[in-house]
Amino acid sequence: MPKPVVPEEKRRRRRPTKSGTVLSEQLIVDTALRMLREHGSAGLTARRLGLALDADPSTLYRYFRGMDDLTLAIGDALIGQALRGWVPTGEWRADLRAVGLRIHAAYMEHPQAAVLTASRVSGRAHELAADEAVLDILRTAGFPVPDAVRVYHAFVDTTLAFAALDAASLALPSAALRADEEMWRSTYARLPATTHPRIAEAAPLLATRMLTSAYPTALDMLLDSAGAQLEDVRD
Amino acid sequence: MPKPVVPEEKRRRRRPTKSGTVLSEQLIVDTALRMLREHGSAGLTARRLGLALDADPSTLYRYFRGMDDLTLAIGDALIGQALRGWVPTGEWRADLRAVGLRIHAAYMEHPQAAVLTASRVSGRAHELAADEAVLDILRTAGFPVPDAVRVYHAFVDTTLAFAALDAASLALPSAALRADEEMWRSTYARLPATTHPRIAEAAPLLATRMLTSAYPTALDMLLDSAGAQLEDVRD
DNA sequence: GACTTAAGGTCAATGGCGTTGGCATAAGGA
DNA sequence: TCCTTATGCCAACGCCATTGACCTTAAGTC
Repeated sequence: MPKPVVPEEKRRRRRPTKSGTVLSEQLIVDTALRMLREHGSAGLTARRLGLALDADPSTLYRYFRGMDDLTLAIGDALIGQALRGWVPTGEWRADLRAVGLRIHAAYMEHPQAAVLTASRVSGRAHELAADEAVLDILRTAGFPVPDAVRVYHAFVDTTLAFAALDAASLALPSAALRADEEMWRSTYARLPATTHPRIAEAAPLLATRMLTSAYPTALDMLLDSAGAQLEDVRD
Repeated sequence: MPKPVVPEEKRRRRRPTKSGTVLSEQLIVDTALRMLREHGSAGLTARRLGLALDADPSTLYRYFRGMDDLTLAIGDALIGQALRGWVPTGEWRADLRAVGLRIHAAYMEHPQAAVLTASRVSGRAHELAADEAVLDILRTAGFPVPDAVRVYHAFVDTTLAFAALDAASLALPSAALRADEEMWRSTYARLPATTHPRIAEAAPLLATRMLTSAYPTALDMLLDSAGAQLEDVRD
């Protein structure tokens, strides 16, 4: 039987650790985010987190059921950060685009955290709020429920998928990242036209474009298609 | 100084292990794939792999520089499998769709392996062949080079991103997977309409749809947009 | 202010992990 | 048949997450 975790809002006794710091879910998540940035996506360990908090590693289990539970909390914090201060304009396409880019950008600011959380469903408050907002944009725009759900699904998963993919690149050890970038200038740019004619003719464009995220392009294409569907619905 | 790894083609002495099995790169990769399927994406460990091969874990370092090197070899095996036997029909949209679905499907057949390798760039033969094929489809369809590169970028990264995302879900420890799936039937389906009206009205549809991959939908929307662009070019 | 209670700390231990250096032995060329 | 060395094994190092037992002290009650 694992020890019960007291929910954050029920906590009363905030006993300081040996060294005087007072713990909280918020402080732990923030510290974890900082550690992920500093030590990489594999650098978040209970031992190191305890060290950074001046607390015993086992103390974390008073706040989270385990490292996985902590991971979900980190992900929800990222989503909350993404939409903090956002207000819809009422123009569905611009709003959807802004939400997507905001979420993607928030993950890019914490790529090491994004790698761990982008594919998880936490069901926590910020995640629910984001989903509600996206569905509301689509329904208000005039999409019937089934179409709204379909576009919502494609939109959300495209955004999260690109967040995970782009984060994985950014989170690579810098040596590996440079090696990947060099790939387009070395391997791809030097392929002979006899064996790989299409890559050869596109090499210069590839070398510049492949270093950036395809998410804005993919998002716009998705919104193009959604817009066309909305036209059909309105007829 | 790490011990040197003898390349596979230079191996001559195939000394059997204590129990008589004769090792090879191929055998190790195949065994690793089987272990990933059986024990999950976190279940591939040097110790277990050694156990499955009836060899000491340290023996693996005679074949790969480390576990990371082994995962790259596994990824290469996956890519080879994805394109084996594919032939284009000449109809650009159908061909692009087929390539995307094939790559996605290959990763889905080995989700635990995919999650380890989907976001790695190899620059190896099979990857180059796939890129050449996609560019060829687009150019032959009539896309000018810059447009072809843009659509190629969105197409390839969308496919890889969804492969990584969907594999990550499929590869979750079964307990976490069930928890994520249950989320749509429990948390989301029970949200009161007062606080989350849009989720509430969509809950039944969400509960069924969110358990499937959005990739086919997203892919079709991307191809819709590409098709519209092609119309513009032709005018 | 003193008493009680249990939340929230600490400590020590368990059984995993990747990786390495030293050593032994048999494969295969001479 | 003999030698060399590739390729296997072993033992050990320092990580890791997690748990159960224990202790301390903040908060609530009177």
